Amino acid sequence: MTGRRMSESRERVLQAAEQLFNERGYAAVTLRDIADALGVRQASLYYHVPGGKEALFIEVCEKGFDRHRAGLEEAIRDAGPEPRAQLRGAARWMLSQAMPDLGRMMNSDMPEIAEAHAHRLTRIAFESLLVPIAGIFERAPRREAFPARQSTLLAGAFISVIASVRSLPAHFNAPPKPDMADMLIDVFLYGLMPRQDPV
Amino acid sequence: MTGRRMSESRERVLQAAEQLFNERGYAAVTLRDIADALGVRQASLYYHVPGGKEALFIEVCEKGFDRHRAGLEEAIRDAGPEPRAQLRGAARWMLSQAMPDLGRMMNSDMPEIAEAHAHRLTRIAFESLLVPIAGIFERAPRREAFPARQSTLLAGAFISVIASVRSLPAHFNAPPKPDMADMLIDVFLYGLMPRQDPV
DNA sequence: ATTATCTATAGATCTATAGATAATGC
DNA sequence: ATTATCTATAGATCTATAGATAATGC
Repeated sequence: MTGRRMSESRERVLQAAEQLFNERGYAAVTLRDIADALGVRQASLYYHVPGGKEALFIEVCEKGFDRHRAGLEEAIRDAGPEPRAQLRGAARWMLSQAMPDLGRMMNSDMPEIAEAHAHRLTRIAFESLLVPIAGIFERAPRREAFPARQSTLLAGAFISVIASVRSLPAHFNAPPKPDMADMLIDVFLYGLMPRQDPV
Repeated sequence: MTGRRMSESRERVLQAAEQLFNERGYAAVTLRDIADALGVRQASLYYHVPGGKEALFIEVCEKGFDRHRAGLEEAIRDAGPEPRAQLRGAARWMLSQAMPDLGRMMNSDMPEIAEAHAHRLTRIAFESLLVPIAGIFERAPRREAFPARQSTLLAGAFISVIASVRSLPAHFNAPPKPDMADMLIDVFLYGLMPRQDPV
């Protein structure tokens, strides 16, 4: 059934749409932008995606989140038991992929689509991105200073930080991104300050 | 001159625009949205902002960045010499304000406006948000493990983290935000892991 | 006279639909 | 016959302009 609907050209439409939606968000991307990226007329998209722009966006998001969940879980599993290695694996995955900007998605994209779909996508985003990464923090040893269950918040912060590694340097400076991610992971785990400084 | 152009109703237009642009971004906000928020007709906005949507956005961003620079510098100055207090002050300021999402602004909003303006706003964003916060990291003692000049990157990461404190919990869970910011600041400074773990 | 709104509308852009056309696979 | 495009266009929405209207301040 999935095989049935999925011609190669349809796949290309989804890929171009994913790239553009992830880059600029739902409202800023027109169907014409997607068609232009494919060298095709805007109306031709409707052959592959009869549901139109909103349905295209939703399908692209759902497939993307599924892929990210699988990719993150695999990257974390393959990294072994160390939290640092697991975070590095997760960061490598995120930097290798066209990732949605969670903040923009929640604040800008979700209000543009039907509420029921927005709720569902929000839930999937939570389960696909935040849950796997929160797991790393849950399994990691913690300094007693931190009250237990903040893993989801930590996961959100971590994802934001990696997203900033992706987007900010492009406009400001430009060292290699995996190195920056690794450094920020060490900040997360070991802190910036010298050891003798107690909290 | 500034006094001349600035009636109270014009100020209200700028405020409504700032709120909406910060919340949803340039493309997702229409002039009608802004007019509706003010209980006014869309065309009436042009009396106060003859330059139209793009000029309105640019003015709102410029004024916002000026205010943020002043607010951040004051918050940091008033916080005394401790990096932790300075970061908390900066976080308090950011959470008290309608702040632009830097990632969305760079990736979504900037491509929508004329290139010259985009470059200028990018520069102002850098100087108003990243520079003051990078200063905190520059003045803070550092573990020898971290190679010197990453202050700008750290500032970008910090801003993203505080932005995630603002936006993510609204859609997922909901402890008080200043507490979450304080906890994440301690993660930044002292790390999550127990002391005995060397980097 | 100036200030601050309004109505009406032109022009551009965007989503979506209808129907034609060409190529491919039986 | 099916697949994948195209042209043409309707309808909606959005930005922006023109000109009318009402209220306020001299």
